[in-house]
Amino acid sequence: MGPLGWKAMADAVEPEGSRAEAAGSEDERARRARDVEELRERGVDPYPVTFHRDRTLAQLREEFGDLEPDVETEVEVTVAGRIVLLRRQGKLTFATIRDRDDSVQLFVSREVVGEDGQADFNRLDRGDWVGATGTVMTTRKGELSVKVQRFQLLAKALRPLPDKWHGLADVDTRFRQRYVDLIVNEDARRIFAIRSRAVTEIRRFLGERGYVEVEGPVLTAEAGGAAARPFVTHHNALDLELRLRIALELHLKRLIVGGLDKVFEIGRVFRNEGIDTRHNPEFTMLELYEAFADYHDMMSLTEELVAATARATLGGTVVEVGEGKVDLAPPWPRVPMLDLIEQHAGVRVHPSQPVEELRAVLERLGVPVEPHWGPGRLIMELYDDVVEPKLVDPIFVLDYPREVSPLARTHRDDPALVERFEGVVAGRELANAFSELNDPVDQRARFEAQARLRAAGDEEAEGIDEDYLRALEYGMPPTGGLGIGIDRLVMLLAGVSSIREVVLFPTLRPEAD
RNA sequence: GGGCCGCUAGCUCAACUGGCAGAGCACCGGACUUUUAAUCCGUUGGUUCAGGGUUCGAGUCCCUGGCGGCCCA
Repeated sequence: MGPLGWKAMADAVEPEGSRAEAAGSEDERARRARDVEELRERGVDPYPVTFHRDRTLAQLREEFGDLEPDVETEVEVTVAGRIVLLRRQGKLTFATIRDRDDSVQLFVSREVVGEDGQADFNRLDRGDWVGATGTVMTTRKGELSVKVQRFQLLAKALRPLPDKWHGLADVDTRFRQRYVDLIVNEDARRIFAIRSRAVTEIRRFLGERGYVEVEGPVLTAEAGGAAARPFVTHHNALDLELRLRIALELHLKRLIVGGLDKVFEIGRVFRNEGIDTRHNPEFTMLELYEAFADYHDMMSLTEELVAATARATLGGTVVEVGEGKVDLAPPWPRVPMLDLIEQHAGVRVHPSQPVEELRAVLERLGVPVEPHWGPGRLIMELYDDVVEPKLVDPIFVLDYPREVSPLARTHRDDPALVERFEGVVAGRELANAFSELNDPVDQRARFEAQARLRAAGDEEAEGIDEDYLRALEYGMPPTGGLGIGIDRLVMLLAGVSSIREVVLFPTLRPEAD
C-alpha cells in the first residue's frame, strides 16, 4: 500500500463541524458527495487508481478459518472488499467487508490506528470499497478478523445500499439494477455462480469427449432451425435485411458436412416472442452435433451431461423442484410419446389417423385446437397439454410426429414419426434431440411443407434454406444432434421458476422517467 | 392479448368504512474496547407511480396512462 492513503487521511485536519452543519435536510447521497469533496480537499483520493490485495477473503478463510476463538496471530495480510455492515462501537469499529466469494470482519481498534485513524475509518460508509492491511485474529466469539493497522478508501459509494436485513425485494429494481441485487442478495450471487459453474462443466465435459467448440453467425439472411419469429435488423453498408439467429442448428450441421465430426456451440439465440417466466427474448442454447451417432447416443450423452453439471454445481444429482426433489442420475426412462399419451390420456393415437378423428379426441379432452393443424401437430399439442406437465422425474420422450419436426430423420421403423426425443424434467422440456435428417431430397420436401404452412400464415414455420440443402447434397454423415437450453438447465439446478432469475440482465421495458 | 394483484421515506413495510401520512432499518447528533441485523438516547427525512375526476376532505373511491408480478391464452 502506498503511503498516501491512510497516512494522508490520518494526518489531515478534520474540517471543523462541517459534517454536522451541512447535514440539515440534505439526503444521504448529497452528504456522501460532500464527503468526497472533503476528502479531496484533504488530499485523499476517493477513487485511487489501484490497490493490491495479497489474498482474497476466501483464501484468507481457507488459511485461517480453523483458528480458535480469541487468537491473535502475527501474520500480516492485505485484503479488500466492499463494506456491507458497519458496527461502530466506541473505541472499536467492526466492519464486514465482502468480495466475490466471501466476507471477513475488519477489527479497527483505536489502540492500533490511533484516534484520527479510527475517526477516518468511521467516516467510511456502508457500501464503500476499502483495502486494509493488518494482522489475522479471531474475536472472543471466534469471528475471523483482520486487526487493521492501515486502510485505504478504494472507491466511495455515493448511493446508500438497501436495507441491511431485508435487502432488495422489489423485483423490478432487482432486475433493472442487478448490480444492487448482487450486492445485497446472497441468492442472486448463488444462482449466477451455479450458472457459471454449469457452463464451465459443460465445456469441460464435452472437451474431454472430443467435441470442438465453434461459433456460428448471429446475423443471417434467413433465420432457421426452430419454430420461432426472428428479430429483423438492417445492415447499412450492404443495405440488407438481416435476422438474428433463432437456433444454432443449421450452421453447426454445415460443419458436420465439412467434416468436423463432433462440434458444439454455446450461444445466444433470439426469438421475437412474448416475455414470461419461461421466456426471455434472448437466451442461451447449447447445441451439439456428432457424426456417426443417432438419437440413442444423444440420450446417453444428455443424461450424463445433465448429471455432470448437477454434480459440478450442487455436489450431487438431486435437485429441488417445487416442494419435492428430483434425482437427475442416469439412466432416465425412455418412453415413446404415443405410449405416454396412452398412459396419461387413455387414448391410443397415431399420426396416420384421419385428422378429424384426432381433432375429436382433443376436443373431447378439452385441448384447444386450430383448424389448420394436421394429425402430427394435433398429437404434439395433446402431448404438450396433457402429458408433459405430469412428467416430474427425468424422462426421455421418444419419437415425435414427422409433421412437427422438419429437421429430424424419419423413424427407422415408422414413416409417420421421426427419431426425435425431448428430455423432460419437472414438467418442462430440458433437451431436444434428433437423429439428424441428412437426406437432401427428404429435407427439401420438409422445407416445402414448412413453406406451405408459412404461406398459410404460420409465421414460425421454417423458410427454405437453399445453401443448407446444397450442403446436404455434398453429403452429411449419419449424425446425432442435441440442444439444451442453458437457462432452463440453470433454473432446474438453482431451483427457481423464473428465467429472469438466471439471466443477469433480462429484457425489460425501458425505465419510466 | 385477457384476468387478478402491486407501486407510500434511501430500503422493508403499515395506514379500518374517505378524516392530521407512520414504524423498523439507513442517515445525522450523542454514549459505548470483542460487535455479529450490535445496543441505548435524541433528531431529520414524503410529488403516496403519473395525469384527470368525485368530495368539505383522497394514499384510500372513479377514469386514463406507465412500470412490474402472478395466472391464463
